Amino acid sequence: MDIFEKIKKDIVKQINQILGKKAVIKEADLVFPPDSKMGDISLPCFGLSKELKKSPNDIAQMLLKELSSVPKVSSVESIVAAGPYLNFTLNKINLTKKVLSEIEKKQQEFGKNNGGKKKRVMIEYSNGNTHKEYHIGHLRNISYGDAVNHILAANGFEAIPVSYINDFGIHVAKTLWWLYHKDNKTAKNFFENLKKGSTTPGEKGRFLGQMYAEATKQMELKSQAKEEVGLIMKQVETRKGEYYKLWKETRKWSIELFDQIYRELKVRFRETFYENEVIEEGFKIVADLYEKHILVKSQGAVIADLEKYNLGVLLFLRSDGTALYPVADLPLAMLKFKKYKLHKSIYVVDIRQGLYFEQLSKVMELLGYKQELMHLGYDFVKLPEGMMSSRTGNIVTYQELSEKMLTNAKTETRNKHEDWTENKIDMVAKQIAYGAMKFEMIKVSRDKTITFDIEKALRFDGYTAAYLQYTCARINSILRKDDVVETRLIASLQAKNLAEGKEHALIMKLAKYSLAVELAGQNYEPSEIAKYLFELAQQFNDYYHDVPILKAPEEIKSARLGLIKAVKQVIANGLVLLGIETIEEM
RNA sequence: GCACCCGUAGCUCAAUUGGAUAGAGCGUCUGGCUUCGGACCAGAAGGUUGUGGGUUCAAUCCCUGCCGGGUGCACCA
Repeated sequence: MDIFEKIKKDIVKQINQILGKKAVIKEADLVFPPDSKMGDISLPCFGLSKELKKSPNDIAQMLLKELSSVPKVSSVESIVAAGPYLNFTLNKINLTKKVLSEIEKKQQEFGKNNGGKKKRVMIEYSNGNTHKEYHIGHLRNISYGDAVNHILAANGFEAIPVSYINDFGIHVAKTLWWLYHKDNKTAKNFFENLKKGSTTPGEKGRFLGQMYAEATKQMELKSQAKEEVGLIMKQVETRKGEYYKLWKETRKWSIELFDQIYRELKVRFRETFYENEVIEEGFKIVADLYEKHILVKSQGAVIADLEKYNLGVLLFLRSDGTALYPVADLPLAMLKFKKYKLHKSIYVVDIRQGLYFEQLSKVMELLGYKQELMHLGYDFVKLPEGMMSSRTGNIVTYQELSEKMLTNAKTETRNKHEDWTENKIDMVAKQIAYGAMKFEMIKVSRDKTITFDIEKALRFDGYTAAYLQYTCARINSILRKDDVVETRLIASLQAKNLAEGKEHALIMKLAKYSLAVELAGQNYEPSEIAKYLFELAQQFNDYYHDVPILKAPEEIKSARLGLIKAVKQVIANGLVLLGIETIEEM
């Protein structure tokens, strides 16, 4: 229940009494004016115009007149008619009391709601491919997915974050093929060094990524490559032979790299599924469905014919009998429902796979599954030079970005704090760097392509995570300098001292936080939170420059300290939803 | 060819889901630390919202015709 709900109810009730039977308004008809000078809550009167057969302006005037003759709603201070709008200004002291006391009471719980009714929802994201590079496209996936996971939880769902790792597809065979290829000198050297034991997990994972990129290039040059890769794929699928052994070893390298990335980004999954663990079951299901004629043979391949649903055809097996990825996705989808009794199963995957998920979803439906399988698509990440492509080498890897970010954050931090230890600089720089990386991926709405400009991403001013973190650090700094803060009355009891225009605007903004959480949840849109936090921080910084806090008279100072503490709490709450850490000092 | 997405300030993005004067960041120009942290703040310049029509009291948003860009559609994941 948000702070405005009761106020809106009271206003609606009173207006409906005046309107009598002629017309009705709903709470949803009340909006927030674009400028706080106009008022706090507003009723546009256009909708009433038809029923009452009067101009919106006249209706606003009429309502204003009627309202002034009845007892005021206690939370409303004044009402004005501005053209076709009826604008309510809320009682500042009451609102301040209500908002601040709720933040003080709920703290990190402030802004959450129970809308999801504890329904169990699984959300799958960060689907890495072993034997391939982890690039900034994956970073968008994991940042977005993790934020949605937190946001769903804040909206009262039981969100279960899981990850699915493709460790068994044809891309694996390609990499393995090139690793042991006689022309591959880089790999030979790498294996030599490996024996000496000085290679880190990160290096191993990255090496595989490079090998995959080379493999796709080499395949075009070597005439027998396709056949050879096919044979390797078979060997791996039957789990025998030297390539199977190589697969087992190298798979570990990639997974260790993923774990390292998840640790850095502080992303935790309830469970990780692997393609190789569900594929056997998948083959059985495919055979079964083939017998039941749900799947059929066409041009040598095994497919689901979905033409009559306008969804084309979905390939399960290639002509040579090897698996395409629905073979693993189907049993996994079933396993999820069975094991976790889900209300809904969400997949955070690039928007380009929209058709594939519609097909998969249709097949599940044909098999009798009624629960929703939801594809949560987001648009891709490209570079200013154009699309990312491992073939042309036009790619920014996760590693490359995070290293540059860290270096940059360290330099900046060191410049500002010459007295800090290397340890402390390192810790703070990490919080800044990882926060910045996530924020860059989340601040744009999900249906927009991100044109990722690394030079711009490396800056820490403007609409960035650092701006939000800096705002918190600054508030902290003030709170630290106030030595008697513990003994002060809580701010909500001093509401009368927070009557400045900018203070009221800040209070209004704080009150709207829960609305941002709701909206972000409904639309699966973390950028709503990012946008809200930035606006709040902007408003605070403006206030901060305008109004003295520590130098204000004792009572006012006390109240203002309470206010900025609340601002800090709300920014921190929002950052948690985005998976970004707050920083005490930076 | 069929289907979906996008087009807003020089660049990157917003716009309370159809509402009040289309707003931010970056960049450019100007100003602000002997004053709570300058990773900050204030101000200025910058717009025929790709384009023609339609629906509506009201359109950046809905419908439609063009133009431009992107993506998906059978053995890639």
